[in-house]
Amino acid sequence: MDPIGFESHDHQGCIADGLAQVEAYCSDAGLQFTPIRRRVLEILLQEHRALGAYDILDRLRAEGLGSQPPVAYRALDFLTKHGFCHRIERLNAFTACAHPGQDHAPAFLICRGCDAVAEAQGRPTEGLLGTAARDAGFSIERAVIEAEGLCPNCQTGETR
Amino acid sequence: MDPIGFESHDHQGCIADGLAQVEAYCSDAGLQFTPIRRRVLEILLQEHRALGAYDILDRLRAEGLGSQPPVAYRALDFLTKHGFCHRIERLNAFTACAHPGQDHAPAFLICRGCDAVAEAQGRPTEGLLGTAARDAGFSIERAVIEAEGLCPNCQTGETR
DNA sequence: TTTGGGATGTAATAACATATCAACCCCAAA
DNA sequence: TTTGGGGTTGATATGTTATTACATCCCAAA
Repeated sequence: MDPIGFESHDHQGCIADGLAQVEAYCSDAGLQFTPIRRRVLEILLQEHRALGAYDILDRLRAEGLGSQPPVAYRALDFLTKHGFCHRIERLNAFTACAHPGQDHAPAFLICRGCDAVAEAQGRPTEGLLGTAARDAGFSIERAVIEAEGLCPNCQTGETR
Repeated sequence: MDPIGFESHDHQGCIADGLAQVEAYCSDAGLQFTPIRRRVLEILLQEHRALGAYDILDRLRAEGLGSQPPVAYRALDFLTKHGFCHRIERLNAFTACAHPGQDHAPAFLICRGCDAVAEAQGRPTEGLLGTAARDAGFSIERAVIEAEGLCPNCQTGETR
């Protein structure tokens, strides 16, 4: 699985790997990787793009796995809290983590053409932001870094 | 007015200056700086922190300047579009611009203690994010950069 | 067997945002 | 002077995202 996610790849394998990694992690950490949580992660891995909570809820509902918003939000909270998926603030949506189990500070490249989301590494305390924060005496605890633009595929044949 | 906004400062002057700058800009550019738009900007400048659209709407309503959501959202759209205020994605809220009229790529430092927001300069195409984007063939058009943490005032006597 | 924590079921509501159409004002072209 | 268009505002309704609150279930430890 490539860290930058716009290339074509073995998607079935990528889904299976992602699930297996999280399963192993939960098993080690004594976390309950329940059917709902598993299915939500699987949906996110399958789509390989950011989905809204209600998109996910619609699918769960169709499968009889839950029909009310808290069902989706609880699963997403669990996945987010443990780093198995990330919330994309700009989109009010969620995407599967490309590096589950690793402690990391993600940054995102969001394609406005196809809604694909690639995950890159952030380093909030480096660079201009870190310098500005230090100058101001501000201590950064978390950073949202989300770039919007066009992925390679959508740049060719750009119409908008 | 300091670019990093946690220091105490001449707040009355900062409000007056902000309004005057935007007034002049609109006058030059042939934009209508109407009473509602002016008042919304003034509210944001007064608060010096991010406010939700409904917070602003409540105040407009109390003053008889409009009572329905579109009134607030239209004014905020106008201010945002012309760079007089910024939307903070992480908070679904808005804050007055610290550098109105200048073309800039803002980054924000958001204090979770007092909700103050300071504006720093972003450079999305530099640093790690830019490198990752170039490597992936991704063209960045806009970047959301929002750091959360504690401002100097809230670090002393931190309770949470 | 009871008790307590974590997970889920369900209803209701809060919070954030937009679509649509009518009314109004100003100004400039006919 | 009238007419028409652009831009702004008024108002109703609705769409979308997220949370609160409380009931229930299951399982394992005491």
